[in-house]
Amino acid sequence: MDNRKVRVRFAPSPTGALHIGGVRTALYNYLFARQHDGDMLLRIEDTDSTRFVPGAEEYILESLRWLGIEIDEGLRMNAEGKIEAVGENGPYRQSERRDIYWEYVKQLLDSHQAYVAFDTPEQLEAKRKEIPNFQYDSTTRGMMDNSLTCAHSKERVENGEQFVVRFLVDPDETVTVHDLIRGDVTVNSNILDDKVLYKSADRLPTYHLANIVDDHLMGITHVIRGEEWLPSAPLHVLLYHAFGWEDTMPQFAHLPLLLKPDGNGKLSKRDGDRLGFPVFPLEFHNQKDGSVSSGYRESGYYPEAVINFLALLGWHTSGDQEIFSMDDLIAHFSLERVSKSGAKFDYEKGKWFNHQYLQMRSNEQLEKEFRPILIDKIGERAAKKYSPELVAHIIGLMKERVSFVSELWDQCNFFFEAPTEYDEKSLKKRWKEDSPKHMKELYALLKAQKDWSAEALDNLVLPWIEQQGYGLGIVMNAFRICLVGAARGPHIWAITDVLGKDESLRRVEAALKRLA
RNA sequence: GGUGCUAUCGUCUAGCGGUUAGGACAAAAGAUUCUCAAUCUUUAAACCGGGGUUCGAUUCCCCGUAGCACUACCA
Repeated sequence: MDNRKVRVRFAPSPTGALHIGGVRTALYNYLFARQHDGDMLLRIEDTDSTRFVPGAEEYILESLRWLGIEIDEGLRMNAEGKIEAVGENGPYRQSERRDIYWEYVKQLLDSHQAYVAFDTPEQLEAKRKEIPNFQYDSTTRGMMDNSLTCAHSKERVENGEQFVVRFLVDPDETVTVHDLIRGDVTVNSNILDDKVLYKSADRLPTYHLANIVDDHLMGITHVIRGEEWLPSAPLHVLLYHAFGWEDTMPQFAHLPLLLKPDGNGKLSKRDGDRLGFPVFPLEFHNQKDGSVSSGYRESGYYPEAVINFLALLGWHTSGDQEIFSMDDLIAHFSLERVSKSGAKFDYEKGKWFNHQYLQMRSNEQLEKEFRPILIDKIGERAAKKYSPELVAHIIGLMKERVSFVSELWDQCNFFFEAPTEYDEKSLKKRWKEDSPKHMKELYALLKAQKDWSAEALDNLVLPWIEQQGYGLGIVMNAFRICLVGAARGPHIWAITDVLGKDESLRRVEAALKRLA
Protein backbone atom coordinates (compact mmCIF):
# COMPACT_ATOMS: atom_id res chain seq x y z
CA MET A 1 0.00 0.00 0.00
CA ASP A 2 2.88 2.34 0.56
CA ASN A 3 4.32 2.23 -2.91
CA ARG A 4 1.29 3.98 -4.27
CA LYS A 5 1.86 7.40 -5.73
CA VAL A 6 1.35 10.08 -3.11
CA ARG A 7 -2.01 11.77 -3.47
CA VAL A 8 -3.27 14.37 -1.02
CA ARG A 9 -6.31 16.55 -1.05
CA PHE A 10 -7.52 19.86 0.23
CA ALA A 11 -11.25 19.64 0.81
CA PRO A 12 -12.74 22.93 1.97
CA SER A 13 -16.42 23.58 2.33
CA PRO A 14 -17.84 26.63 0.61
CA THR A 15 -19.31 28.24 3.70
CA GLY A 16 -17.42 31.52 3.47
CA ALA A 17 -13.97 32.92 2.88
CA LEU A 18 -11.05 30.54 3.16
CA HIS A 19 -9.67 30.98 6.64
CA ILE A 20 -5.92 31.53 7.00
CA GLY A 21 -5.69 28.29 8.97
CA GLY A 22 -7.25 26.54 6.01
CA VAL A 23 -4.69 28.16 3.79
CA ARG A 24 -1.93 26.67 5.90
CA THR A 25 -3.54 23.23 5.70
CA ALA A 26 -3.67 23.58 1.93
CA LEU A 27 -0.05 24.71 1.91
CA TYR A 28 1.20 21.76 3.94
CA ASN A 29 -0.71 19.38 1.69
CA TYR A 30 0.79 21.04 -1.34
CA LEU A 31 4.34 20.96 0.02
CA PHE A 32 3.97 17.30 0.89
CA ALA A 33 2.60 16.45 -2.55
CA ARG A 34 5.30 18.32 -4.43
CA GLN A 35 8.04 16.90 -2.29
CA HIS A 36 6.94 13.37 -3.07
CA ASP A 37 6.16 14.04 -6.72
CA GLY A 38 2.57 13.33 -5.86
CA ASP A 39 -0.77 14.85 -6.74
CA MET A 40 -2.61 17.66 -5.02
CA LEU A 41 -6.38 17.35 -5.32
CA LEU A 42 -9.06 19.86 -4.56
CA ARG A 43 -12.53 18.70 -3.69
CA ILE A 44 -15.44 20.81 -2.51
CA GLU A 45 -17.25 19.44 0.51
CA ASP A 46 -20.67 21.00 0.14
CA THR A 47 -22.80 18.37 1.83
CA ASP A 48 -24.44 20.96 4.04
CA SER A 49 -26.78 22.73 1.69
CA THR A 50 -27.92 25.13 4.39
CA ARG A 51 -24.51 26.65 4.93
CA PHE A 52 -23.58 27.21 1.32
CA VAL A 53 -22.36 30.72 0.56
CA PRO A 54 -22.39 31.92 -3.04
CA GLY A 55 -19.00 32.88 -4.33
CA ALA A 56 -17.11 30.97 -1.68
CA GLU A 57 -15.90 28.30 -4.07
CA GLU A 58 -14.52 30.88 -6.50
CA TYR A 59 -12.95 32.68 -3.59
CA ILE A 60 -11.18 29.56 -2.34
CA LEU A 61 -9.81 28.67 -5.74
CA GLU A 62 -8.71 32.22 -6.46
CA SER A 63 -6.94 32.38 -3.12
CA LEU A 64 -4.95 29.25 -3.84
CA ARG A 65 -4.08 30.52 -7.30
CA TRP A 66 -2.87 33.83 -5.87
CA LEU A 67 -0.72 32.04 -3.31
CA GLY A 68 0.84 29.75 -5.89
CA ILE A 69 -0.66 26.57 -4.49
CA GLU A 70 -1.24 24.57 -7.64
CA ILE A 71 -3.96 21.97 -8.02
CA ASP A 72 -3.23 18.87 -10.08
CA GLU A 73 -6.65 17.31 -9.97
CA GLY A 74 -10.15 18.36 -9.06
CA LEU A 75 -11.35 21.93 -9.14
CA ARG A 76 -9.03 24.81 -9.86
CA MET A 77 -9.02 28.30 -11.29
CA ASN A 78 -7.14 28.86 -14.50
CA ALA A 79 -5.22 31.96 -15.53
CA GLU A 80 -8.38 33.53 -16.96
CA GLY A 81 -10.19 33.17 -13.65
CA LYS A 82 -12.43 30.38 -14.91
CA ILE A 83 -13.06 27.33 -12.77
CA GLU A 84 -12.12 24.08 -14.42
CA ALA A 85 -12.36 20.46 -13.33
CA VAL A 86 -9.47 18.19 -14.21
CA GLY A 87 -9.08 14.48 -13.57
CA GLU A 88 -10.82 11.16 -13.98
CA ASN A 89 -12.26 10.84 -10.51
CA GLY A 90 -14.93 13.49 -10.64
CA PRO A 91 -17.27 15.03 -10.03
CA TYR A 92 -15.28 16.95 -7.44
CA ARG A 93 -18.18 18.61 -5.70
CA GLN A 94 -19.78 16.31 -3.18
CA SER A 95 -23.23 17.66 -3.91
CA GLU A 96 -22.83 16.18 -7.39
CA ARG A 97 -21.93 12.75 -6.09
CA ARG A 98 -25.23 11.76 -4.42
CA ASP A 99 -25.67 8.52 -6.31
CA ILE A 100 -22.17 7.36 -5.50
CA TYR A 101 -22.65 7.83 -1.78
CA TRP A 102 -26.00 6.10 -1.72
CA GLU A 103 -24.41 2.96 -3.18
CA TYR A 104 -21.98 2.82 -0.30
CA VAL A 105 -24.60 3.63 2.30
CA LYS A 106 -26.62 0.70 0.98
CA GLN A 107 -23.57 -1.52 1.25
CA LEU A 108 -23.25 -0.68 4.94
CA LEU A 109 -26.97 -1.19 5.47
CA ASP A 110 -26.89 -4.58 3.75
CA SER A 111 -23.97 -5.76 5.84
CA HIS A 112 -25.71 -4.58 9.01
CA GLN A 113 -22.98 -2.11 9.83
CA ALA A 114 -25.43 0.74 9.63
CA TYR A 115 -29.12 1.17 10.31
CA VAL A 116 -31.98 3.48 9.58
CA ALA A 117 -33.18 5.87 12.29
CA PHE A 118 -36.37 7.91 12.38
CA ASP A 119 -35.84 10.03 15.47
CA THR A 120 -36.59 13.62 14.68
CA PRO A 121 -34.24 16.41 15.75
CA GLU A 122 -36.87 17.41 18.30
CA GLN A 123 -36.99 13.93 19.77
CA LEU A 124 -33.24 13.81 19.99
CA GLU A 125 -33.18 17.19 21.65
CA ALA A 126 -35.70 15.95 24.19
CA LYS A 127 -33.60 12.87 24.90
CA ARG A 128 -30.52 15.00 25.48
CA LYS A 129 -32.44 17.03 28.01
CA GLU A 130 -33.86 13.97 29.67
CA ILE A 131 -30.65 11.96 29.93
CA PRO A 132 -27.41 13.69 30.93
CA ASN A 133 -24.55 13.03 28.51
CA PHE A 134 -26.91 11.31 26.12
CA GLN A 135 -25.16 9.65 23.23
CA TYR A 136 -26.72 7.66 20.42
CA ASP A 137 -24.76 4.41 20.81
CA SER A 138 -24.94 0.75 21.79
CA THR A 139 -26.34 1.62 25.20
CA THR A 140 -29.18 3.80 23.93
CA ARG A 141 -30.10 2.77 20.40
CA GLY A 142 -32.37 0.04 21.73
CA MET A 143 -34.74 2.64 23.11
CA MET A 144 -34.73 4.88 20.07
CA ASP A 145 -36.87 4.85 16.98
CA ASN A 146 -34.87 2.95 14.38
CA SER A 147 -34.76 -0.16 12.22
CA LEU A 148 -33.27 -2.10 15.11
CA THR A 149 -36.30 -1.47 17.29
CA CYS A 150 -39.04 -1.14 14.70
CA ALA A 151 -40.15 -4.15 12.66
CA HIS A 152 -41.70 -2.23 9.80
CA SER A 153 -38.99 0.28 9.11
CA LYS A 154 -38.85 -0.76 5.46
CA GLU A 155 -42.45 0.29 4.97
CA ARG A 156 -41.86 3.57 6.71
CA VAL A 157 -39.00 4.36 4.38
CA GLU A 158 -41.07 3.36 1.37
CA ASN A 159 -43.87 5.58 2.59
CA GLY A 160 -41.55 8.51 2.37
CA GLU A 161 -40.88 9.04 6.03
CA GLN A 162 -37.77 11.09 6.69
CA PHE A 163 -34.85 9.15 8.07
CA VAL A 164 -31.13 9.13 8.59
CA VAL A 165 -28.65 6.31 8.35
CA ARG A 166 -26.49 5.77 11.37
CA PHE A 167 -23.22 3.90 11.62
CA LEU A 168 -23.41 0.97 13.98
CA VAL A 169 -20.44 1.18 16.34
CA ASP A 170 -19.67 -1.98 18.27
CA PRO A 171 -18.84 -1.40 21.92
CA ASP A 172 -15.61 -2.23 23.72
CA GLU A 173 -13.38 -2.16 20.73
CA THR A 174 -10.00 -0.55 20.76
CA VAL A 175 -9.47 1.76 17.83
CA THR A 176 -6.03 3.05 16.99
CA VAL A 177 -5.31 5.92 14.67
CA HIS A 178 -1.75 6.14 13.53
CA ASP A 179 -0.93 9.81 13.17
CA LEU A 180 2.22 10.91 11.37
CA ILE A 181 2.64 13.86 13.70
CA ARG A 182 1.36 12.53 17.00
CA GLY A 183 2.01 8.82 16.87
CA ASP A 184 -0.64 6.29 17.85
CA VAL A 185 -3.86 7.66 19.26
CA THR A 186 -5.98 4.98 20.85
CA VAL A 187 -9.57 5.21 22.04
CA ASN A 188 -12.26 2.83 23.15
CA SER A 189 -15.20 2.59 20.77
CA ASN A 190 -17.57 3.18 23.70
CA ILE A 191 -16.90 6.87 23.51
CA LEU A 192 -17.92 6.95 19.86
CA ASP A 193 -21.55 7.48 18.95
CA ASP A 194 -23.53 6.08 16.07
CA LYS A 195 -22.80 8.95 13.73
CA VAL A 196 -25.28 10.01 11.12
CA LEU A 197 -23.90 9.00 7.75
CA TYR A 198 -26.73 10.01 5.50
CA LYS A 199 -29.81 12.21 5.60
CA SER A 200 -32.85 11.44 3.50
CA ALA A 201 -34.00 15.05 3.73
CA ASP A 202 -31.45 16.31 1.21
CA ARG A 203 -30.27 12.89 -0.01
CA LEU A 204 -26.77 13.83 0.99
CA PRO A 205 -24.24 12.10 3.20
CA THR A 206 -22.60 13.83 6.14
CA TYR A 207 -18.95 14.76 6.10
CA HIS A 208 -17.76 11.50 7.60
CA LEU A 209 -19.20 9.17 4.98
CA ALA A 210 -18.53 11.42 2.00
CA ASN A 211 -15.00 11.99 3.15
CA ILE A 212 -14.13 8.31 3.45
CA VAL A 213 -15.81 7.29 0.22
CA ASP A 214 -14.21 10.10 -1.75
CA ASP A 215 -10.76 9.64 -0.32
CA HIS A 216 -10.98 5.96 -1.16
CA LEU A 217 -12.32 6.47 -4.66
CA MET A 218 -9.83 9.22 -5.38
CA GLY A 219 -6.89 7.16 -4.20
CA ILE A 220 -5.84 9.50 -1.42
CA THR A 221 -2.76 8.23 0.39
CA HIS A 222 -2.31 10.90 3.05
CA VAL A 223 -4.95 12.87 4.87
CA ILE A 224 -3.39 16.06 6.18
CA ARG A 225 -5.96 18.17 8.00
CA GLY A 226 -6.54 20.32 11.08
CA GLU A 227 -6.38 18.97 14.60
CA GLU A 228 -10.10 19.56 15.06
CA TRP A 229 -10.56 16.30 13.12
CA LEU A 230 -8.52 14.18 15.46
CA PRO A 231 -11.46 13.21 17.69
CA SER A 232 -13.39 11.86 14.71
CA ALA A 233 -10.42 10.07 13.18
CA PRO A 234 -11.22 6.81 15.05
CA LEU A 235 -14.66 6.86 13.48
CA HIS A 236 -13.05 7.24 10.08
CA VAL A 237 -10.77 4.30 10.75
CA LEU A 238 -13.81 2.25 11.71
CA LEU A 239 -15.48 3.24 8.46
CA TYR A 240 -12.48 2.06 6.45
CA HIS A 241 -12.74 -1.25 8.26
CA ALA A 242 -16.46 -1.48 7.65
CA PHE A 243 -15.91 -1.10 3.93
CA GLY A 244 -12.96 -3.49 3.98
CA TRP A 245 -10.57 -0.84 2.74
CA GLU A 246 -7.89 -1.33 5.38
CA ASP A 247 -5.18 -1.93 2.81
CA THR A 248 -5.58 1.40 1.13
CA MET A 249 -6.53 3.44 4.15
CA PRO A 250 -4.66 6.74 3.96
CA GLN A 251 -2.18 7.79 6.58
CA PHE A 252 -3.29 10.60 8.84
CA ALA A 253 -1.56 13.76 9.93
CA HIS A 254 -3.42 16.17 12.18
CA LEU A 255 -2.02 19.67 12.11
CA PRO A 256 -1.86 21.97 15.15
CA LEU A 257 -4.34 24.82 15.15
CA LEU A 258 -3.70 28.52 14.63
CA LEU A 259 -4.57 30.34 17.85
CA LYS A 260 -5.57 33.89 18.71
CA PRO A 261 -2.60 36.26 19.16
CA ASP A 262 -3.98 37.34 22.52
CA GLY A 263 -5.97 35.34 25.00
CA ASN A 264 -7.12 31.84 24.27
CA GLY A 265 -8.88 29.88 21.62
CA LYS A 266 -8.43 29.33 17.95
CA LEU A 267 -8.08 32.16 15.52
CA SER A 268 -11.42 33.32 14.21
CA LYS A 269 -12.84 35.77 11.74
CA ARG A 270 -13.75 38.09 14.58
CA ASP A 271 -10.14 38.31 15.76
CA GLY A 272 -9.21 39.95 12.50
CA ASP A 273 -11.83 42.65 12.91
CA ARG A 274 -11.02 43.06 16.56
CA LEU A 275 -7.23 43.29 16.27
CA GLY A 276 -7.03 44.95 12.90
CA PHE A 277 -5.38 42.43 10.64
CA PRO A 278 -6.65 40.15 7.92
CA VAL A 279 -7.42 36.51 8.60
CA PHE A 280 -8.25 35.81 4.99
CA PRO A 281 -5.99 35.67 1.95
CA LEU A 282 -8.18 37.90 -0.21
CA GLU A 283 -10.82 40.46 0.56
CA PHE A 284 -14.17 38.73 0.75
CA HIS A 285 -17.61 40.15 0.12
CA ASN A 286 -20.03 37.75 1.71
CA GLN A 287 -23.13 37.69 -0.47
CA LYS A 288 -25.11 35.93 2.19
CA ASP A 289 -24.72 38.33 5.10
CA GLY A 290 -23.30 41.35 3.30
CA SER A 291 -20.14 41.48 5.40
CA VAL A 292 -16.76 42.45 3.99
CA SER A 293 -13.57 40.90 5.33
CA SER A 294 -10.13 42.28 4.63
CA GLY A 295 -7.53 40.18 2.88
CA TYR A 296 -3.77 39.89 2.77
CA ARG A 297 -3.62 40.64 -0.93
CA GLU A 298 -5.54 43.90 -0.57
CA SER A 299 -3.47 44.84 2.47
CA GLY A 300 -0.39 44.87 0.29
CA TYR A 301 1.12 41.51 1.12
CA TYR A 302 3.11 39.51 -1.35
CA PRO A 303 1.95 35.92 -1.70
CA GLU A 304 5.51 34.72 -1.10
CA ALA A 305 5.54 36.51 2.25
CA VAL A 306 2.20 35.03 3.30
CA ILE A 307 3.38 31.56 2.31
CA ASN A 308 6.66 31.93 4.15
CA PHE A 309 4.97 33.30 7.24
CA LEU A 310 2.32 30.60 7.32
CA ALA A 311 4.76 27.78 6.65
CA LEU A 312 6.69 28.70 9.79
CA LEU A 313 3.60 28.76 11.99
CA GLY A 314 3.79 25.18 13.14
CA TRP A 315 6.78 23.94 11.23
CA HIS A 316 10.49 24.67 11.34
CA THR A 317 13.72 23.13 10.15
CA SER A 318 16.50 22.28 12.54
CA GLY A 319 18.50 25.26 11.28
CA ASP A 320 18.11 29.00 11.70
CA GLN A 321 16.79 29.74 8.24
CA GLU A 322 13.71 31.98 8.24
CA ILE A 323 13.33 32.96 4.62
CA PHE A 324 12.00 30.17 2.45
CA SER A 325 10.80 30.35 -1.12
CA MET A 326 8.13 27.87 -2.17
CA ASP A 327 10.87 25.70 -3.69
CA ASP A 328 12.87 25.84 -0.46
CA LEU A 329 9.80 24.79 1.46
CA ILE A 330 9.14 21.90 -0.88
CA ALA A 331 12.72 20.77 -0.47
CA HIS A 332 12.81 21.04 3.32
CA PHE A 333 9.27 20.32 4.48
CA SER A 334 8.50 17.24 6.49
CA LEU A 335 5.47 16.21 8.49
CA GLU A 336 7.73 14.82 11.22
CA ARG A 337 8.92 18.34 11.95
CA VAL A 338 5.46 19.83 12.29
CA SER A 339 4.82 21.02 15.86
CA LYS A 340 2.28 19.25 17.98
CA SER A 341 1.04 22.31 19.81
CA GLY A 342 -1.05 25.18 18.52
CA ALA A 343 0.64 28.33 17.25
CA LYS A 344 -0.43 31.78 18.29
CA PHE A 345 -0.80 33.98 15.27
CA ASP A 346 1.83 36.73 15.37
CA TYR A 347 0.83 39.41 12.92
CA GLU A 348 3.95 41.51 13.57
CA LYS A 349 6.12 38.75 12.24
CA GLY A 350 3.98 38.62 9.14
CA LYS A 351 4.82 42.25 8.47
CA TRP A 352 8.48 41.51 8.91
CA PHE A 353 8.28 38.80 6.28
CA ASN A 354 6.71 41.22 3.85
CA HIS A 355 9.48 43.71 4.58
CA GLN A 356 12.02 41.06 3.69
CA TYR A 357 10.32 40.18 0.43
CA LEU A 358 9.90 43.82 -0.50
CA GLN A 359 13.64 44.39 -0.07
CA MET A 360 14.31 41.53 -2.48
CA ARG A 361 12.38 43.25 -5.23
CA SER A 362 14.18 45.47 -7.70
CA ASN A 363 13.50 49.19 -7.73
CA GLU A 364 12.10 48.82 -11.24
CA GLN A 365 9.62 46.21 -10.08
CA LEU A 366 8.58 48.33 -7.13
CA GLU A 367 8.19 51.33 -9.40
CA LYS A 368 5.57 49.43 -11.37
CA GLU A 369 3.73 48.60 -8.17
CA PHE A 370 4.00 52.15 -6.85
CA ARG A 371 3.00 53.98 -10.06
CA PRO A 372 -0.77 53.55 -9.54
CA ILE A 373 -0.45 55.02 -6.07
CA LEU A 374 1.52 57.95 -7.41
CA ILE A 375 -1.11 58.61 -10.05
CA ASP A 376 -3.80 58.41 -7.43
CA LYS A 377 -2.02 60.94 -5.26
CA ILE A 378 -0.85 63.58 -7.71
CA GLY A 379 -2.88 62.85 -10.80
CA GLU A 380 -2.02 61.27 -14.09
CA ARG A 381 -0.59 64.42 -15.68
CA ALA A 382 1.70 65.29 -12.82
CA ALA A 383 2.83 61.69 -12.49
CA LYS A 384 3.85 61.62 -16.12
CA LYS A 385 6.56 64.15 -15.32
CA TYR A 386 8.36 61.56 -13.26
CA SER A 387 10.09 58.98 -15.38
CA PRO A 388 10.10 55.34 -14.30
CA GLU A 389 13.85 55.67 -13.82
CA LEU A 390 13.52 58.64 -11.48
CA VAL A 391 10.73 57.05 -9.45
CA ALA A 392 12.72 53.82 -9.21
CA HIS A 393 15.65 55.87 -7.96
CA ILE A 394 13.48 57.53 -5.31
CA ILE A 395 12.11 54.16 -4.24
CA GLY A 396 15.66 52.88 -3.97
CA LEU A 397 16.36 55.66 -1.49
CA MET A 398 13.39 54.83 0.71
CA LYS A 399 12.42 51.19 0.34
CA GLU A 400 14.50 49.94 3.24
CA ARG A 401 12.21 51.66 5.67
CA VAL A 402 8.89 50.26 4.48
CA SER A 403 7.17 46.90 4.68
CA PHE A 404 4.51 47.61 2.07
CA VAL A 405 4.45 49.46 -1.22
CA SER A 406 1.51 51.43 0.12
CA GLU A 407 3.78 52.91 2.80
CA LEU A 408 6.08 54.33 0.16
CA TRP A 409 3.95 57.40 -0.46
CA ASP A 410 4.19 58.64 3.11
CA GLN A 411 7.93 58.23 2.94
CA CYS A 412 8.44 59.77 -0.50
CA ASN A 413 5.69 62.36 -0.88
CA PHE A 414 8.04 65.36 -0.56
CA PHE A 415 9.89 64.29 -3.68
CA PHE A 416 6.71 64.90 -5.63
CA GLU A 417 5.03 67.68 -3.70
CA ALA A 418 6.57 70.80 -2.18
CA PRO A 419 5.67 71.15 1.50
CA THR A 420 2.46 73.08 2.02
CA GLU A 421 2.81 73.05 5.74
CA TYR A 422 5.61 72.48 8.17
CA ASP A 423 5.60 69.86 10.88
CA GLU A 424 5.21 71.60 14.20
CA LYS A 425 7.32 69.23 16.21
CA SER A 426 10.17 69.47 13.74
CA LEU A 427 9.97 73.26 13.74
CA LYS A 428 10.05 73.41 17.48
CA LYS A 429 13.13 71.27 17.63
CA ARG A 430 15.00 72.23 14.47
CA TRP A 431 13.94 75.72 13.37
CA LYS A 432 15.97 78.13 15.45
CA GLU A 433 16.01 81.85 15.81
CA ASP A 434 18.94 82.15 13.43
CA SER A 435 17.47 79.77 10.88
CA PRO A 436 15.94 82.45 8.61
CA LYS A 437 19.27 84.20 8.48
CA HIS A 438 21.08 80.95 7.77
CA MET A 439 18.67 80.02 5.04
CA LYS A 440 18.94 83.39 3.37
CA GLU A 441 22.69 83.05 3.24
CA LEU A 442 22.54 79.44 2.15
CA TYR A 443 20.09 80.43 -0.56
CA ALA A 444 22.54 82.98 -1.93
CA LEU A 445 25.37 80.49 -1.73
CA LEU A 446 23.45 77.79 -3.58
CA LYS A 447 22.05 80.14 -6.14
CA ALA A 448 25.55 80.96 -7.32
CA GLN A 449 26.46 77.26 -7.49
CA LYS A 450 26.73 75.66 -10.92
CA ASP A 451 27.68 72.06 -10.16
CA TRP A 452 24.64 70.61 -8.38
CA SER A 453 26.06 67.15 -7.71
CA ALA A 454 25.90 65.79 -4.20
CA GLU A 455 29.65 65.80 -3.97
CA ALA A 456 29.97 69.41 -5.09
CA LEU A 457 27.30 70.61 -2.70
CA ASP A 458 28.93 68.74 0.12
CA ASN A 459 32.24 70.38 -0.67
CA LEU A 460 30.61 73.77 -0.89
CA VAL A 461 28.20 73.84 2.03
CA LEU A 462 30.09 72.02 4.76
CA PRO A 463 33.20 74.23 4.66
CA TRP A 464 30.98 77.29 4.44
CA ILE A 465 29.12 76.30 7.60
CA GLU A 466 32.38 75.82 9.40
CA GLN A 467 33.76 79.11 8.10
CA GLN A 468 30.74 80.99 9.35
CA GLY A 469 30.98 79.25 12.68
CA TYR A 470 27.45 77.88 12.39
CA GLY A 471 26.41 74.53 13.72
CA LEU A 472 26.22 71.82 11.07
CA GLY A 473 23.12 70.31 12.58
CA ILE A 474 21.38 73.64 12.91
CA VAL A 475 21.86 74.65 9.29
CA MET A 476 21.25 71.25 7.75
CA ASN A 477 18.12 70.60 9.73
CA ALA A 478 16.66 73.96 8.87
CA PHE A 479 17.47 73.27 5.23
CA ARG A 480 15.79 69.89 5.54
CA ILE A 481 12.66 71.51 6.91
CA CYS A 482 12.60 73.84 3.90
CA LEU A 483 12.87 70.94 1.48
CA VAL A 484 10.78 68.28 3.21
CA GLY A 485 8.56 70.18 5.60
CA ALA A 486 9.65 67.98 8.46
CA ALA A 487 12.67 66.40 10.08
CA ARG A 488 12.70 63.22 8.10
CA GLY A 489 13.86 61.73 4.84
CA PRO A 490 17.07 60.42 3.35
CA HIS A 491 20.43 62.13 3.14
CA ILE A 492 19.97 65.78 2.26
CA TRP A 493 22.04 65.71 -0.93
CA ALA A 494 19.98 62.77 -2.11
CA ILE A 495 16.99 65.07 -1.81
CA THR A 496 18.55 68.04 -3.57
CA ASP A 497 19.77 65.68 -6.25
CA VAL A 498 16.25 64.51 -7.05
CA LEU A 499 14.62 67.93 -6.71
CA GLY A 500 17.22 69.75 -8.75
CA LYS A 501 18.52 73.26 -8.22
CA ASP A 502 15.45 75.25 -9.19
CA GLU A 503 12.98 73.30 -7.08
CA SER A 504 15.33 73.17 -4.11
CA LEU A 505 15.78 76.93 -4.15
CA ARG A 506 12.07 77.46 -4.67
CA ARG A 507 11.36 75.49 -1.54
CA VAL A 508 13.83 77.54 0.49
CA GLU A 509 12.17 80.70 -0.76
CA ALA A 510 8.73 79.40 0.13
CA ALA A 511 9.85 78.38 3.59
CA LEU A 512 11.40 81.77 4.22
CA LYS A 513 8.16 83.43 3.29
CA ARG A 514 6.20 81.26 5.69
CA LEU A 515 8.59 80.87 8.56
CA ALA A 516 10.78 83.97 8.63
C1' G B 1 -19.34 16.89 32.49
C1' G B 2 -16.95 13.12 29.03
C1' U B 3 -12.95 11.95 25.49
C1' G B 4 -8.56 13.20 23.09
C1' C B 5 -4.32 16.29 22.00
C1' U B 6 -0.60 19.59 23.83
C1' A B 7 3.09 22.09 27.31
C1' U B 8 11.08 25.71 26.12
C1' C B 9 11.97 33.40 26.36
C1' G B 10 5.85 37.98 25.58
C1' U B 11 5.36 35.33 20.33
C1' C B 12 7.17 31.55 16.43
C1' U B 13 10.63 27.93 17.48
C1' A B 14 15.89 24.89 17.80
C1' G B 15 17.12 21.06 21.19
C1' C B 16 15.88 14.32 20.01
C1' G B 17 20.10 12.13 28.35
C1' G B 18 25.59 15.58 29.63
C1' U B 19 24.69 22.57 25.89
C1' U B 20 27.28 29.08 28.71
C1' A B 21 19.46 26.08 26.54
C1' G B 22 20.48 28.49 20.10
C1' G B 23 17.86 31.59 16.24
C1' A B 24 13.87 34.94 14.57
C1' C B 25 9.75 38.65 15.68
C1' A B 26 8.64 42.18 19.33
C1' A B 27 11.22 45.09 23.45
C1' A B 28 15.48 47.92 25.53
C1' A B 29 20.42 50.22 25.05
C1' G B 30 24.50 51.84 22.19
C1' A B 31 26.94 52.99 17.52
C1' U B 32 26.15 55.78 13.01
C1' U B 33 24.04 60.28 10.65
C1' C B 34 22.10 66.88 9.22
C1' U B 35 16.71 64.43 10.61
C1' C B 36 13.41 60.31 10.71
C1' A B 37 13.93 55.60 9.59
C1' A B 38 16.89 51.71 8.10
C1' U B 39 21.35 49.19 9.38
C1' C B 40 25.02 47.15 12.76
C1' U B 41 26.37 45.78 17.80
C1' U B 42 24.76 44.64 22.53
C1' U B 43 21.22 43.55 26.50
C1' A B 44 17.08 41.54 28.82
C1' A B 45 13.92 37.35 28.28
C1' A B 46 12.13 30.44 28.78
C1' C B 47 12.57 24.59 30.07
C1' C B 48 4.39 24.52 34.12
C1' G B 49 4.61 21.68 39.16
C1' G B 50 5.56 17.00 41.64
C1' G B 51 7.22 12.19 41.58
C1' G B 52 10.01 8.42 39.33
C1' U B 53 13.93 5.90 35.60
C1' U B 54 19.19 7.10 35.29
C1' C B 55 25.75 8.37 37.33
C1' G B 56 23.01 12.47 35.08
C1' A B 57 17.00 14.92 33.05
C1' U B 58 14.45 20.53 29.25
C1' U B 59 14.78 15.72 26.84
C1' C B 60 12.09 9.14 28.79
C1' C B 61 7.69 7.37 32.13
C1' C B 62 3.62 8.50 35.64
C1' C B 63 0.51 11.97 38.27
C1' G B 64 -1.17 16.83 38.81
C1' U B 65 -2.07 21.57 36.63
C1' A B 66 -3.08 24.56 32.56
C1' G B 67 -4.33 25.43 27.47
C1' C B 68 -6.73 23.69 23.18
C1' A B 69 -9.98 20.64 20.31
C1' C B 70 -14.12 17.52 19.89
C1' U B 71 -18.62 16.11 22.08
C1' A B 72 -24.91 18.19 15.68
C1' C B 73 -29.31 15.19 10.65
C1' C B 74 -21.80 21.45 10.42
C1' A B 75 -17.61 20.71 8.16
